[in-house]
Amino acid sequence: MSWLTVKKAFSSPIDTPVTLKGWVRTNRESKADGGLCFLAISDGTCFDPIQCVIKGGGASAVSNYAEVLKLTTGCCVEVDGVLVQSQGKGQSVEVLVDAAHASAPGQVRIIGLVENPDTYPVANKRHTFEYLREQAHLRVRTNTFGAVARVRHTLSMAIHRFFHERDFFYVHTPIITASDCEGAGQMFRVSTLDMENPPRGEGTGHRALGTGEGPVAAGAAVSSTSAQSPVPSASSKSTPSPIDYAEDFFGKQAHLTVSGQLNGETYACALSRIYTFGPTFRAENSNTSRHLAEFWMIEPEVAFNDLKANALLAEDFIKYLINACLTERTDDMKFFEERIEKGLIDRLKAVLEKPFRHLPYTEAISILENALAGGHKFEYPVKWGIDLQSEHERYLTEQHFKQPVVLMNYPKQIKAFYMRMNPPGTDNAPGDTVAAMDVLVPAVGEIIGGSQREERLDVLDARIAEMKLPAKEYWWYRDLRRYGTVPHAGFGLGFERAMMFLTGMQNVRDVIPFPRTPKSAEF
RNA sequence: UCCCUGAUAGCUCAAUGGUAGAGCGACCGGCUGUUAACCGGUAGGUUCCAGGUUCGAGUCCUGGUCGGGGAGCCA
Repeated sequence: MSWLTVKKAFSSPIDTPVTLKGWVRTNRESKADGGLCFLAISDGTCFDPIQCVIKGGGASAVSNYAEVLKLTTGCCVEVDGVLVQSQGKGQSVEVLVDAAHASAPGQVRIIGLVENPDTYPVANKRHTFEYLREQAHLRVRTNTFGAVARVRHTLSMAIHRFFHERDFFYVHTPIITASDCEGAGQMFRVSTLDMENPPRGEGTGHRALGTGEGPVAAGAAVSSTSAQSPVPSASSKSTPSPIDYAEDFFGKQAHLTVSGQLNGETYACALSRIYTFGPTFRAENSNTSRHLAEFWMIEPEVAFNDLKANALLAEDFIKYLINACLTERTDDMKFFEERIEKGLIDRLKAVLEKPFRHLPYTEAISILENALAGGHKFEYPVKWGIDLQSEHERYLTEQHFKQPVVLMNYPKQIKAFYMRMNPPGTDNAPGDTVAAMDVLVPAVGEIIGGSQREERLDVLDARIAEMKLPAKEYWWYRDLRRYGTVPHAGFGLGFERAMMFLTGMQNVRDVIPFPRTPKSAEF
């Protein structure tokens, strides 16, 4: 008898002798036929467990039938049997485990018992997601988290396939960066220095602490903040002398990456089409259902693309991912539809049907102002030049358009230095705009942020100066504009946000195996 | 970080300042080709932590810790 996965067993012909290996989901006993035991077994290869019907009477009885009756949810077993048409309702095929079967004598080998069924954390009953987060090592044995894990895999594969099919190259951008210029928020320090007794002195690797600590303007923080130390500087009271980072592993300060974009741009400026797909780290004290300290991000970058092409790529991408999930994981998606979000599948199919709505920021402001005039209440003011609040984005994508919206051409003062300056008068905006875009989707909000990059050296330099960024740090980024510069564009897709969008799961901590959030890094 | 809210049985939740309860799960038994089963029974508690008020605190007060929702930041 050959070992088959449950998935494989479901697609094998009747009468196939099989060996199955997995974990018990449920165990039911019946007195019929001299004694029967229904063991539902899952090995995680597909949504449904397979039902094993174990004989307990006469010559057909498996030798350890008494022990089999005591198996509880979570026990690990191997079962020999034969695939048969089910006599019961609820499943079409099942595994008959009959010790007296001529060609496939049945047997149950007990591999691992659950030592105390009363305290088994994922007993066969309804659990809250909050509780299961505390049992992250076992929650993947549940329907929901098994489905999440399989969809997560499918989505990962689809992402690589999408880009590979379009001649993109997958680039491994660094996880550790000693670059101060990634500028996407607070970073985790990477250091081998003795934190309790660091070397001190005026080393060459020292960077003045506190530069730009308080961003000039709140709105500018998003784009202009250089790498800030999340570790409080010891500068407040009795500072002996600054820490000498020249002594540190890299000879200067280093952090975990907050974005692979700048590195990605260098490869796009040689390979034309590239993407990154890797972990990203933000040391921000964000406590929401949409933020993680460690998350995965996909960042394509394309030479010769403008903002419009960028937006179309993002749209193709999202639609491709929806198709992949719907066609490759019908079992799990059906579960999400039935138990997590009613209407999920229709919602996703609706996204496929029409082009995304492209909307200049300036026009979005008008729509929001009209809504205000029409009596709609917003907590935060609406005015050209402000960054849109969650409630504004939600109004646009959930109420006004009821579909994904690509917002474009934002005021330059609320966006990053590397975004391309638009010609004056673009969209009849009352101020300068840059070629930025955000893709907003119902329920999740911002799922993609991207832009056309500034390829003109003089304009880029002016922006760096204007935002008081350390120009020296950007020497290699500037080189791209000095040696064969090219218009290019790209975006970042938050992988976990895509997961939420595709599964209907409402908390980002439930779509990643082991979530890292402030005050939480168990497992 | 801010606002709101919560922490009691393995889980989800009750309990006027006065003997700690239910449902689910677990266990035992009955019934059944069972499958969100059903019927009967049993066990299961340092009420998050540290102080305080009180004759008496799960309950009131102070301070923590952690969870959840929302906001900001962003993906």
